[in-house]
Amino acid sequence: MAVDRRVRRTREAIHRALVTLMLEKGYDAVTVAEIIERADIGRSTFYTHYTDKQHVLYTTLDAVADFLRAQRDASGGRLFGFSRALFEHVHEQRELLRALLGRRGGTVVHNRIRQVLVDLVREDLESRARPDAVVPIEIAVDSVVGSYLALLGRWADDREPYPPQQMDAVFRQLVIPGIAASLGITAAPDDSPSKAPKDCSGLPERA
Amino acid sequence: MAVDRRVRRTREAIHRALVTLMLEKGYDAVTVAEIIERADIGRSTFYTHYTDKQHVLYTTLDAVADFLRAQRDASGGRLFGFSRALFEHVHEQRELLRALLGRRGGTVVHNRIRQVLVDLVREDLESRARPDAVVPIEIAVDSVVGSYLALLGRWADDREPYPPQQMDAVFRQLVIPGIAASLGITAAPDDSPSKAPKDCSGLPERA
DNA sequence: CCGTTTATGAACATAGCGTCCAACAACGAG
DNA sequence: CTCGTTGTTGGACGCTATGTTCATAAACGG
Repeated sequence: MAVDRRVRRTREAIHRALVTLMLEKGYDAVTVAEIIERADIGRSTFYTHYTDKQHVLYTTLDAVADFLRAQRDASGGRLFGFSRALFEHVHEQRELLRALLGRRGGTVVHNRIRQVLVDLVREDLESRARPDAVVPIEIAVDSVVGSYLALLGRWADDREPYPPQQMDAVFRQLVIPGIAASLGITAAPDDSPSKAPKDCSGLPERA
Repeated sequence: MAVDRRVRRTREAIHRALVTLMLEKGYDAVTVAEIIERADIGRSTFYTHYTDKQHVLYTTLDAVADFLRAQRDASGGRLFGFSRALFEHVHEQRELLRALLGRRGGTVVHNRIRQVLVDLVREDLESRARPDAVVPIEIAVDSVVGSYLALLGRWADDREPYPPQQMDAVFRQLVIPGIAASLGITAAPDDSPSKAPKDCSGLPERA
């Protein structure tokens, strides 16, 4: 038997309220009172479902994390296989992910997302790095994720954003040479084992 | 005539209180009441000097920003000339900068520092990028700063950190190849116009 | 239809913020 | 040293937000 319809309705409403409010004022500035008002529910109702504003957020983020793991597993071992999928996902669910990844996100949000990405990237790199690598993997991972999050954040806030596969290409172009040089990995920026014949060279002309 | 001694004493105390508290609990968790208690001053005294917890923070950050600009100007045009100086500065003023750059920093802190670095890096890259660069400068800047901040943050929190020049070398190793490929810049990772004969190849063996 | 689960709203206790003010103390210029 | 100026103090106040509690009413679904 599925969850009580009232429960679903309530949680959905709270979830939506937080996301839209985050888009308007940023996570930190959102108050529980506002969430309640926007979701049009009673105060006590909120606290029977969640302990916190943060609790609501984490629930939302867990869903995103699951999605990313699934993408990683479905990307057939390509280096940074999550990347393009994530750019595309942001493109589709722009509203939600702009709230999470953009500048209005807040420390809690970013740290959590960072952690998810760090795990993904570490597994990616561990399986490829040469034993005589010049740079410790942990450090390389931080660098990659830092760069990725910066690109994603800017892109999420961008009003006339590049198409996802172009952002993915830019990311690879910027990051993979350094990783290759530092970890002794051979993969080229346009590394693509199975599909993607040539179109992923869709790099921008200029700014 | 200099500032009234009482004023100096008070501001100093507040400043120190915030930094030590940030190290203990992180910026977000610090309350004005705690600052007051730690600084051992009256509540109203705090508000005659600062409007906010954030106001105190910004004052501190402005000092750091000034330092970075000075370093940039003194680094004689080397690509990412601020980098080594900043790593070294963090090394010396570890306490202060760990509070600012480490994971306990908080969004406000990181955004402000990010802005400073973005300005520095943009100037660095603008003067070098080829007109036919494959990636827009703004995007490259974000990527570099994202990577740099990630390294700096991890390093600031690290208990047995690498020496500064080694971190600087790692950063260059990781970032410069991608930048070179994307912007058509010629500089090698160990780019060094004047000094630094060969010792900057001080890269780590392994993790 | 009826027992069970949710939703509700109002009341309450608590914490932090920022302001105000009148009394007091420290400063430093002359 | 004196005195006008400036800074400090602490406590009271109003406000916003948080999280809890409870009795009542409504919605659920088997």
